[in-house]
Amino acid sequence: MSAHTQSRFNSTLTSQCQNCSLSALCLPLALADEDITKLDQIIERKKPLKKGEFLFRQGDVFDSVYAVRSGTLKTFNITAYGEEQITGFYCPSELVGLSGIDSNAYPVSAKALETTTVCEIPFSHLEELSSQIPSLKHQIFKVMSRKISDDQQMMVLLGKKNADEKVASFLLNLSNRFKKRGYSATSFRLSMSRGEIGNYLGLAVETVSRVITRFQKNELIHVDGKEIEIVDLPEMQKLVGVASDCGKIAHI
Amino acid sequence: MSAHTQSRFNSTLTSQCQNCSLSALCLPLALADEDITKLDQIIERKKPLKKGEFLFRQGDVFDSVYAVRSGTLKTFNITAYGEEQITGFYCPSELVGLSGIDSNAYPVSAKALETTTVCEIPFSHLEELSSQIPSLKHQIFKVMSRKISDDQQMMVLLGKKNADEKVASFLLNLSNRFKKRGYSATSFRLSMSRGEIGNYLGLAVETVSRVITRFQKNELIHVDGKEIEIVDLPEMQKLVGVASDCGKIAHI
DNA sequence: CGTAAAATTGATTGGGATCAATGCGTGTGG
DNA sequence: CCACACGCATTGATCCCAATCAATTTTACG
Repeated sequence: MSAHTQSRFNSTLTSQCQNCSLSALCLPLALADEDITKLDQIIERKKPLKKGEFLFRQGDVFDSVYAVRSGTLKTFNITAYGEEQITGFYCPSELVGLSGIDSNAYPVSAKALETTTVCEIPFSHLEELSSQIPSLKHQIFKVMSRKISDDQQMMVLLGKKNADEKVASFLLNLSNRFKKRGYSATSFRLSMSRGEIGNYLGLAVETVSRVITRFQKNELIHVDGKEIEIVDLPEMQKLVGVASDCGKIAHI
Repeated sequence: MSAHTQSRFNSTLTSQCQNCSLSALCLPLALADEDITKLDQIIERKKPLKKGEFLFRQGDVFDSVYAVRSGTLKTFNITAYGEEQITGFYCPSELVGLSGIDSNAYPVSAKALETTTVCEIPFSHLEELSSQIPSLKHQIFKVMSRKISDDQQMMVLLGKKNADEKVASFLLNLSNRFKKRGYSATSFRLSMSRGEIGNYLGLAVETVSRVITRFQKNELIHVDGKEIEIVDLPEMQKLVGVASDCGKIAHI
């Protein structure tokens, strides 16, 4: 194995994969201690990004994937006319940048929605290491495969769901992600604006606002600015998926 | 390397990766001959699927990815109420099944739109082999990465584009795929029905039909049932992407 | 052929976009 | 500390694109 990466930023940062609370999530491995150490050695902890700063830009040469440690990122395309199209939000433990492998350039930009820290994982090192640790390679396949099936769910949402279902799906999706990393599934803060939610879901800002207001009136959620509390989780879950189709489908 | 797979169906099928015209596409490798031979040995050529037959079903245990050799497949989800949601169409040289790695089960069903032949690539063998051939591993990463960025383009299409742009994007996407495998980019046959196109694009059948009719009237394409000829490729390309936003954006 | 599925075409409706105005919170400089 | 401005969010009014409903026509197939 090649030498310890000299340029690491974390001489003062104590964090390491061994004692990182996210390690079971970002690459959920059953690795031997020595393997974790190897993995740990290729990872660089970067200086925090402030709100609005870029992690990488569309077109940049691909060299690393990044695991979010704290904060939130969004990824987006810029169309030929400068319009922004958000393709994803990334919470702690989630990997961003995987779509850059194919073309050797990032096909999207990644920007911090709030102060955000990431672990940089140089891909060439990761790939090399994955040759030595078959379970690591399998995990990378799994993470990418998961991303593909998640994105396909998103395609279903965009193609088939109405505004209520889109917003409900979005909130429940966030809820599940917070829950998985040990936070409350019913009470959390939205780090993105209504405009960004609308952009992501294919809805106008006004529609997002109206749906959220209506959900609150119907006592499905409680909202205070960016703070969200899901009051009636079962009803929200019923709303997601096929709710609006029940009538149509029932008579088939 | 482990033994030659005994259960192969291709004792009578002459096709092998070495002389398969698609080999440069399905896993575009620069492999040494002996590596190609190894890859060839794990691949099983399956009996052709007839129209309407399943390659695998949503929920089946994941064991293989498949390269389409001839014909076309669609993948789709079935919602809780039995509604079908098409998530992709697969032409020759394309790999299907990659989304099953994560959960060890296929999250979608795959069905033949016409008589279709595939190469079955048992994933455990592929993974094992990829440990021995780093460039193979890299290619698998690339194929998955490509799928992720393609799906994200599809998300943009579904979320932001109007009916004209969706249909034009769809036709140009097919055009590019045919071109890549050496067929005409301007003249081809749609193996899917209007209904399936609409399902995939998040449009009603009637809308698909109307858009296609209008494109024909405007001499962008010529249509005869399932036969499509793209007459004005530049105009179609202009239509895709941001065409309808030009006015809105221009005055910013 | 004859029948069913697929495709087309027309009429009407409706969900969400757009336009417009106002409210709210936050940071900034006088 | 307040006044102001600016971005973000909400709310209302109107409009339009595509869905839906409905009726044929065309194609595929046993």
